[in-house]
Amino acid sequence: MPAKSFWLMKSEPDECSIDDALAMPRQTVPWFGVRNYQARNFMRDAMRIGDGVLFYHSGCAEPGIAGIGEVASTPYPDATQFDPKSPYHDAKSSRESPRWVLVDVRVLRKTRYLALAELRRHEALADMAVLRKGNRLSITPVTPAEWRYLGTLLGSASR
DNA sequence: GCCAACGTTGGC
DNA sequence: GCCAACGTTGGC
Repeated sequence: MPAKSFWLMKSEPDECSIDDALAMPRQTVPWFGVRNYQARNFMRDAMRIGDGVLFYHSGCAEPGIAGIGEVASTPYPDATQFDPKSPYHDAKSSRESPRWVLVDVRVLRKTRYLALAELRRHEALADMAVLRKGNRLSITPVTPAEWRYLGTLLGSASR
């Protein structure tokens, strides 16, 4: 069995907050709406069930890490791409050959809110992909060292 | 609302 | 294959 990987996944709380995710059956949400190939490829090619996930709130007054979860499914097509009424509709995609896939993410627990501004103050996290200038990727890899360090910051086991 | 960063599109 | 124009992301 390959080693577990770790990911930071951005969600706009207006669309799906950590509380919204916790309110879902089995605290699990399909990570719909990703329309960037690099982020899609992480879900399609690199993620494995059980990988660690930092649930991150973006596009809001105070962005930051809101909880910890895990990858809970293998990749499958994002249904919103086929829905003409969805903002994520993609007319160039087809059911025969879907362009966009997603994974399910299961929230394990809400953490204390670790704001982006605080993340930036930790030297140990200086190389985190999400902190890089101009970063726009909605899914970024987290190194095991960063994951462990964040585990101590968030006051929990960092399994 | 501003704007830097950067991905995508399409003409050539 | 290049690259300018354009659109989007997302922090501030």
